[in-house]
Amino acid sequence: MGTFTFEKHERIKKRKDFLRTYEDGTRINSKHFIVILSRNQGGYRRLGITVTRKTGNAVTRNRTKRLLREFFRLNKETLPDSLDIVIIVKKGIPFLTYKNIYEELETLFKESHHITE
RNA sequence: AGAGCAGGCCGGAUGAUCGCUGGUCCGUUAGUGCGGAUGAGAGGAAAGUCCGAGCUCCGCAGGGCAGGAUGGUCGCUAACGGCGACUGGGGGUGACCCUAAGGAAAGUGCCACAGAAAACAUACCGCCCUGGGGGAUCGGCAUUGUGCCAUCUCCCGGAGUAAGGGUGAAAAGGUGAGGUAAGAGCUCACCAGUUUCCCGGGUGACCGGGAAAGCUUGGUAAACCCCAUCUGGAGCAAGACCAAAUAGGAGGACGGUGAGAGCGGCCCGCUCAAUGUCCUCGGGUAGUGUCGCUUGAGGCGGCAGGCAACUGUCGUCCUAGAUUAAUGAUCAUCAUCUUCCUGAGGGAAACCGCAGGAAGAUACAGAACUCGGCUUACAGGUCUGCUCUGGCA
RNA sequence: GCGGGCGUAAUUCAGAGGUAGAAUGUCAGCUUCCCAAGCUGAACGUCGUGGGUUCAAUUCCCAUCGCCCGCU
Repeated sequence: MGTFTFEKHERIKKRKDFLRTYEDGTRINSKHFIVILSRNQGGYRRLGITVTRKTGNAVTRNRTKRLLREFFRLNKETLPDSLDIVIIVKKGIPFLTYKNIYEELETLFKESHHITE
């Protein structure tokens, strides 16, 4: 298994899982995102992304999701095990590049370390 | 050279690294799965969901009314509200563009304000003729008073007329002549229109020519409506399938009734069927399960027919199938455009093209059952044909 | 994917072919020692955008933009 992969069992898919994360998780706000962190029993780090219609048109929504997945794929080793991460994209997001997202989320997760420990 | 019209095409490229979703093959495994190899992976609009179809279910998809849609003609098409060609009308110097373009002499409604009147002119002012009454005149005649006549004028009434009348978006054919008390298509000439008929051309819309009727009839149907044609409803969230265990259940047959349902607004027609008995089968709201799900009115090229839309035929190609929803990220090189700087050059100047460098930008937008159209969005590039204006030879 | 609805003053809504209105709010004046309340007056509008029908369109028709709601 490669280090920078993004497999199916690493995704949050079911509506139930999303709702449980909203209930139990810790919320962190940033300029463009709301990140919710929650412990799970699976032994995996899992990622779920929520992008509503208010964020933009289909191209903007797809691009935002791809960039967030890319960040998870390249940086998941630095995160703790058995963690569910849900990222909600706020509305009115501008056209972002990977660098913008990397910088924003990097500082966000550094600050969050003491919360999850 | 400038300005413009119509139509078509493209809509970033290459490489490296790290990933994502299917297909095929191989290995492994009881199987799920796991590993490896290989090849595939967004658009001209994939969008809006405005039309039309295929497909599926509603037993059948039947008739009539209602409702809805369309509206020049002929053709193309599986079909269409689409497309092509043509006709009429409007716009433009022109290339060309726009056009819901049937019926207002079937009926109903509406036409504010202004105006006599907005549609049955029974019509106000005015004009003309006339009956009755009053007043005036250095007026005329007769004359004691006064009366009669003429002219002007005021009031009340009758008849004729539609020439003229501030208006208004729109005013009851226009101009001229005759005619008359005054006038009027009342009559005539020319012009405009309407209806009917005839001849010629065209499949047809319609076009060209001629004759007759004084026929002159306001606008609005994207107001109701009439006429012609089409139209059952829902939609892949349609719909179908699935191992094991138990109850609720499901299906079939018989009997039974006409409430109720299919049925979407109504009627007809058709069908099912409450409850009961017997027999047979076992599964639902499961698992965000499998199928439907991508080969199709398919694309490309040649030839033939047709003005064209399009059709026929031959060859060739297979080209996304996700379901928290794949098709991406980073780096490098190049391409295109814009701005700025530098250099040599042309020019009186504005400026023009050439070479080099820097910075920035590269649109609109993401398949979700599939096609045919329409509409809308779009950085920039490119090709073809045509028109007008100016200059030079 | 499918279906339905709404855009009018700063706000909430009327108006359905003929000069665009109501309530609340805003501003000014009167009243009061001052404020509130009350009274009087004023300002406020591309009728979401573009085109068409009509003499005339917020209203009718077509296209388009934005917003809201419902259906596994």
